[in-house]
Parts: sequence; C-alpha cells; structure tokens
Amino acid sequence: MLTAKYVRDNVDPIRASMKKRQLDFPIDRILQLDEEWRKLKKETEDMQAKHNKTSLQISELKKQKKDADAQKLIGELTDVKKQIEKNDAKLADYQEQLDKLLWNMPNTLHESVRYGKDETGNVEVKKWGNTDKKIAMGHTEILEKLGLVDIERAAKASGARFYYLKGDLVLLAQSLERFALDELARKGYTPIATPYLLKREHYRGVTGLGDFEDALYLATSPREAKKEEDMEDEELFLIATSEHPMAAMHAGEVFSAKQLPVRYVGISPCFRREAGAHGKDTKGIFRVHQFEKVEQFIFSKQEDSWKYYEELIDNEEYIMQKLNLPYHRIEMCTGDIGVVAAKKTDLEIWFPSQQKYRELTSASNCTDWQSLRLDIKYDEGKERKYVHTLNATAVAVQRTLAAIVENYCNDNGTITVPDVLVPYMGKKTIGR
RNA sequence: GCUGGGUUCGCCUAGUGGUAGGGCGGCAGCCUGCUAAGCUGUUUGGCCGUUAUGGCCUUCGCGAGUUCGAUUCUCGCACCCAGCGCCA
Repeated sequence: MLTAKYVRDNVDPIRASMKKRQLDFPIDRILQLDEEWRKLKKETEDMQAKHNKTSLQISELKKQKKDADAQKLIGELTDVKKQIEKNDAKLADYQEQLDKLLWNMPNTLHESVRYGKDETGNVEVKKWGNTDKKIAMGHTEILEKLGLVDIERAAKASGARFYYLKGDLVLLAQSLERFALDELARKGYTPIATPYLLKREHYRGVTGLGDFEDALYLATSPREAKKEEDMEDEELFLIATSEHPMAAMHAGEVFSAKQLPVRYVGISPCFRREAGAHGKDTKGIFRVHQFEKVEQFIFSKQEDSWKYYEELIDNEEYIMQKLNLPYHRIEMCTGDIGVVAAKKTDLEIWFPSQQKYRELTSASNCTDWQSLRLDIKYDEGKERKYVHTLNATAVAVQRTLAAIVENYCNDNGTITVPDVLVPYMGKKTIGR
C-alpha cells in the first residue's frame, strides 16, 4: 500500500524529482501530517493495549464468578473507549488528507529524463527509414476515394471522431493485429484478451486523476444512474488501453521472485474522450474516440525493470522495421511525461502528407507507481517488495493503418500491402 | 433477477463470544550425505524503540451494529460456486 512511510524512506530522490519537474508538490506537508499521525497513533495504540489487557482481566474475573469486580472494570473502560473512538476519527481524517496527497504524487523520474516545458522539449535519439516520399493526398482522402472508410456516416451514427472501416481495410486492420500478436507471442509474451470495463478503485491505481475527466468514459446502466447514493461502487470505466486491465489483473497479489518477469501482450479496443484535444486532427482515423491496440505489459523485479524497458522499445522498433515504416525515437521531457511514468519513450512515424513525424507508440517504465497503488508485490528471500510495471504499444491499429496508407500508396491510387502482412491478407495490393 | 453454499497467511484447510491452529510452498539455520530426506525457527500490515533481536497495535472479503470483548451473533455490500429464470 501507498503510505507516508514511502515518502519518508525516499524523501531525497522525491524532492529532487519534484524540483526537476519544477513542481511545487507539498512534501513537507506530507511529512508533517505523517508525524502528527504517528504521534496520535502511538497514543491511541497504548490506550488500546490497556483496553485489551483490561478485557482479559474481566474474562478472568468472570470465570472466577467475581461479577462485582468485573463490573467495576467495565465501568472504567467506558471512558477509555470513548477517547479511543475520538482518536480513531482524527486518525481517519489525517489518513484521508494524506491519501489525497499521496495518490496524486507524480512518480520519481529516472535521472536521465530532461527538463522541458512541453513536447517541444522532447529529445530525438534515433532515426530509421527513408523519408523521401512526397504525396498529394493525406490518408483520409486516399481511403475515402477507395471507399475503405466512411467518416460522415460515423458522425451521423455516433458523432465526431468515429469512423466505419470497410472492405479490405477491415482485413488489413485484423492482419496488423494478428501480425503483432504473433510476433510477440513468439518472443514469449502471453496473449491476453482483457475486460473492456474496469472498476473505479483499480482505475485510480493505474492513472493520474486528470484522466477521469479528460480521457475516460464512464459506463453506467440507466437504472444504476438513478440511485445517487453509493454511486462510486457501481461505476465502471471503459478502458483507455488494455494496459489498465492487465495491471489490475494482479491487484492485491504477491508473485514469487521466480515467476518474474511476467510478460503479457494484450489486445483490446480503447476508448478515449480526447477532451482538451479540440481542433487537433479532427479528420480521419488518427485521433479518435475508439481504436484497437495491441499492448505489451511486463511485471518485473525492481532491479530488472530498466532492462525490460529497453526490450519493450526494441520490440516496438522491430515491428516498425518489419513493416518498413520510417520512424524516429524520442525521449519524453518532464513537461510531456505525465505523473505515472518514471521514463517514457515514443516512436513517431513519418507521415509524407504532413512531412512530419506523428506519435505511434509509447513505452513507459512506471516503476512502483502502479504497484504501490494496486498493491502488487513479490517475495524475494526474506523481503516482500513492490513489482515494477512497464507498458508499451505493440501496434496502435488505426494510426498504423494511416501510416501504412501514406507510406505504401501508389501513383495509380492503389495501396501496396506490406510484405509481412501479405500472408495474413492473401493479397499484395488493395484498391483494385 | 431468485434460492442456497462460500470468502481465514503465497496456496490448502480447522476453528470457536475470551491471546487464530495445522499442512504445503518460501526463507533462515542445524544435521546428514548420494538421486534426497529429517529436525528447529520463521512466513498480514503498521507504530515505538533499541539493536536486546524487545514492546505494542492491527489482521479471518468490505462496511456498520450489539458487547467489557466479535473471526464467531445481527444488518448492508462486493465477489466466487451450484441450481432456477432471462439472454447473444
């Protein structure tokens, strides 16, 4: 569990990390609340000890049929009990204040993460592939001309940022998913098909608070929505990525060190409100409310997590290279990394129509941020430690389709199927 | 949705209005030696303290109630299993 003790034990790195983020996080307030809490806790525990001892004496006296003496002690206990109750209420209040602060505390950054105000501060560390291609139309236009996507009718049916995929594009989407799944299964990742709805208590443990407003859809039956009391117990959120149900899958569990690492490759649709993205990428299938994604997830021992972080990125690059899509690799700066990750690396793919790289995959080492909140541990020797969790995209289907369309379109209007997908598609060209 | 049964340490399992026990697995140590076994201790989380290897609190799905005292009794909730109903 996430407690103030964690802050006490790691206060120096936490302070340094907040300073680098240029964030005024109230660490001193946490330490102060913790100290007051511990003082009162000790006081209350001593009273409880007295109470317990007296209860045992009462038991003894009753056995010896000394009812009068017992009654006297019972009278004495009444005051102690009242005071304990009072203190418990105060302790709960401290606890609540601490929880609020702790649950929203951003992860401690890896030392290599650089300061930057926003995405302009991210650092390119690698480039791969040929970016010479010039095209006149964007992926949306190409696909609409071929009748492979219907955005207007999707708007009619469901609103902006939805789409119908049609014909060979549906098959290409499935091919892409299956390709990524097969490659990772071959590398020892266990395929997982996850639930698409997740309880609030687990959602709190995998993402920052802002996501509840900006990213997540709340799914509630009309009948449940009517009763307002205890609503929070009934709330289910549509998942924004299979990372979340994969993390929650082992909530409250204890691995043995021998079981680790646990490698999963999840497959699911993802639902995102994209609040705050007004005006950005409003057309096509690039930024949408619903998309499919193949996602890598690893539970690891603490000392191994940076090794697996590299493995996840290697897998991402491997898939990009197999698909022969030009990309570059960038490391997120403090302004673009969010609260959960200790370090984050994206791959961005080249979009010829925009003459720009756009985000396609993202890999994060969340270290113990999620495991502290979801209570996921492992036994190693005498010690019980919190696992490190890592996640990374394998394939974000719709965005990758867009990238394939732009990088594989031909002058005659057709689209060449990437070599590795031909066995899944059963054809080499789309649009004829 | 209805009826019944269940939820106890990493896993399995006993238990009762008065300090929560056993087995397996794990860990530490001892003994011995040939395909391994045996013995002892330890195995929820936290607070204080000192390093002496102590004291205390907490913990039997979650929350509330009755009680000097609840794992045990009562009520509510969650989840699991079985049966019935409904259903792709």
